[in-house]
Amino acid sequence: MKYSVVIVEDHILLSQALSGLVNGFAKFKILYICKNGKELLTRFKDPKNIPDIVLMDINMPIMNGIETTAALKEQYPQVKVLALSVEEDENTILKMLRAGAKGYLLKDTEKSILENALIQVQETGFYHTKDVTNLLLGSLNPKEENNVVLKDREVEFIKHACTEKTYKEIANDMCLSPKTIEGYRDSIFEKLNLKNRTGLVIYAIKSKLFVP
Amino acid sequence: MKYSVVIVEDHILLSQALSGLVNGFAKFKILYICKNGKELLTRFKDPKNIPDIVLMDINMPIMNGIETTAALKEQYPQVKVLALSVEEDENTILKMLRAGAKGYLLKDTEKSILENALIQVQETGFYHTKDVTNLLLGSLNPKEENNVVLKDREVEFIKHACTEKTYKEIANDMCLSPKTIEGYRDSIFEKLNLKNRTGLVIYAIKSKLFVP
DNA sequence: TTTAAAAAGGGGTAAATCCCCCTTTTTTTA
DNA sequence: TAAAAAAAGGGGGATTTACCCCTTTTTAAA
Repeated sequence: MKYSVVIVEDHILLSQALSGLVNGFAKFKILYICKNGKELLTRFKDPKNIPDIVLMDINMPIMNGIETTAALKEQYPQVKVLALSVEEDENTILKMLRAGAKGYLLKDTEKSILENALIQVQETGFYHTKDVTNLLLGSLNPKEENNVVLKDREVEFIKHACTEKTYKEIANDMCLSPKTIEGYRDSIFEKLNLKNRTGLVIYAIKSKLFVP
Repeated sequence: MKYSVVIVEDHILLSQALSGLVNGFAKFKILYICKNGKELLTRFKDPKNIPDIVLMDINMPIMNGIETTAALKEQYPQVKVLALSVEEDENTILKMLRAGAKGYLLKDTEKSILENALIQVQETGFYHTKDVTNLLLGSLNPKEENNVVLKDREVEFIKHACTEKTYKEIANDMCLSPKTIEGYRDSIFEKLNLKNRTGLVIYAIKSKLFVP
């Protein structure tokens, strides 16, 4: 009996190609393919559709890999999630692992490594490369953390700040006084340790608050 | 006799998976896989390694799809290039087509469409979806074009401008007078129709001059 | 229900940015 | 080689931004 695998990935060509790859492995077969997390959760309502392993992309529209993994951990803890991504950003990897992923694979890997990872996840419950293990160790000592909490209003302001508008114009758009806006800016600068608006824009883009 | 296809793609998992897909098509077989354009050109030195079709990713390190396609058009015009990308940015598509690609496929497509595209490219010399055709038609009337040429010095300045440095500091780092830097800025603003540094940062990131 | 905190708004100032318009030197190119 | 274009440098002023420190109102918590 083969273990069942579901692929959640928005790029159809990749998911179909991956599907072929996995079906070629001795111990695994693809149950079905989803384009995003929402679709997956809908499918799961039928117990027949619950696989042993979910191969999950991180960047997806509608419901991304992190949210979806967290939801699975909550509702279907027996399902093992193997994250699959081009993303090598430390924070994203950590978020994914915290959300409950059992392993993290870069898309830039050999198919034999994928097979190995699937076997390990199924048999031992987790799979981690040396890199990710080091990352985990490094994250144990909390050091300087970005546990900064941005308020909704501030996040909205940041999005406006990523345009050519002046603060006055932003204030106008958000129906606030320019001075309030400057207050937002100042407190954000302080929280995030930024020097100026350029730094804010870079931060917003890095943290995906704003997509250029 | 099957037509030969070479895949140029930096994500190994995707290229291996694609490879399996294409080998499953009746009329095509994969000759080999490359991780970037440079590797491809090296391989081409042996005439045995020259395929009918190259399936080319656009975003690659070392030598990207556009440069590579241009080089192939120059040196091996008989090889047909089919571009493959997640990129849906109009300008990139146009650049790729101008460089000589015979078709443009999104990674977000069915495998049957890939097979179809390969067949059409091989038999008729090109494959274009309705979207791309419309884009081509649209680009005929030159309208407002971004044929702006940025000088080396200006590009270097832009990279510095994507940090928290002031212009004075940038001038210092580039061993130029602050006034020269302001001159760069002003001429860039004019050429690119920007209003302020924020706009410049967004432009730099969009056009990949700066990667956050 | 008092107390404390966020949230919203503000004043003043120094620095940075933007936007003109201008000269000298170097490099192209016709 | 003369003319033109590009690169480097600059002056002055208006605007915007950044950074203090301060008040009122609203919201949450003890």
